[in-house]
Amino acid sequence: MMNKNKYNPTESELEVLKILWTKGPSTVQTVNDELNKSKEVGYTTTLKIMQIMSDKGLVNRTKAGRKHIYNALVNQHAAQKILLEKVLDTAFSGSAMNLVMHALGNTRTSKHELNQIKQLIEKLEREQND
Amino acid sequence: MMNKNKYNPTESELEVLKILWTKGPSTVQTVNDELNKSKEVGYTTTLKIMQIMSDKGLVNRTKAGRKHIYNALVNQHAAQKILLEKVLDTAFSGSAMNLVMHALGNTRTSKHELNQIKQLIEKLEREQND
DNA sequence: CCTCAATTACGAAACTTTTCGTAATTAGCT
DNA sequence: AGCTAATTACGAAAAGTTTCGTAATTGAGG
Repeated sequence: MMNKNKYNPTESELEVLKILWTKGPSTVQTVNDELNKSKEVGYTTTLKIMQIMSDKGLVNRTKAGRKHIYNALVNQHAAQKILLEKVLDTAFSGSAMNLVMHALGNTRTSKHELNQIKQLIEKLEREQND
Repeated sequence: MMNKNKYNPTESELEVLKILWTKGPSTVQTVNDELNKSKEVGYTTTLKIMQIMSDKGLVNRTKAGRKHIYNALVNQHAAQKILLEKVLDTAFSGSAMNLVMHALGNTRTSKHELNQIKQLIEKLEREQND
């Protein structure tokens, strides 16, 4: 029931985190360039957001020459878990099955991947008895 | 890649939608009572949010006596799809498998449900060839 | 048809997020 | 050391969200 999660990254913050997760520690410049591949956003806007994230403890930064190198402090897996729980709770009324069915139904998933999921399911089935 | 989704319900709006989805067309009173089961929120606050949702076209309303009956205009399945896509894109880099593994790994899912998912997977496997 | 309790409308305050202009600082180069 | 381009800091405006007090409206019962 409760939803007392620590992180509540905003939309913009999540976009930045996503970039830091995939590209690793980066400068504002790098992040801004990456953001601009999908939408126009000013350098100082990105800078500000990353500074705020630093204040909030979502990232840390170290000086390297005149630049700052930003690093995600939020673990990607933890964030995935939290975001998933949120969607699960608000949109799918807590039904993981429902969510999984949706996810599989709406995206193309390769046979290999389907097989991996099936193996996980079989493992889960072996581990429980209800 | 693109993310040009029509709906961007806020946190509060999603909570209201969730209630309308499960309880069907409802008055502000009903929704507010329901909200207050999990958090304290004033009547006029709920009213205002629902009025804004009406302005945005997320719900419509019809007069019934002195009350208004609010009805979700956002289809639950459509919303689920959009929210899922968003999480999928931002947190799981688009990998449905990854998301599914997380979802199944972190929640308790009954054997019956696991079986249903397995059947879907087998159906999907039959339908494709890669 | 009058009253009153319930409901809705209005508006504004507090807060957060997003955006960016401009000033200050910094490191690299000559 | 001094200049310049890059970078960061500062601050504030604009937009959106959340909250709620108070006024206006409404319908049901007497």
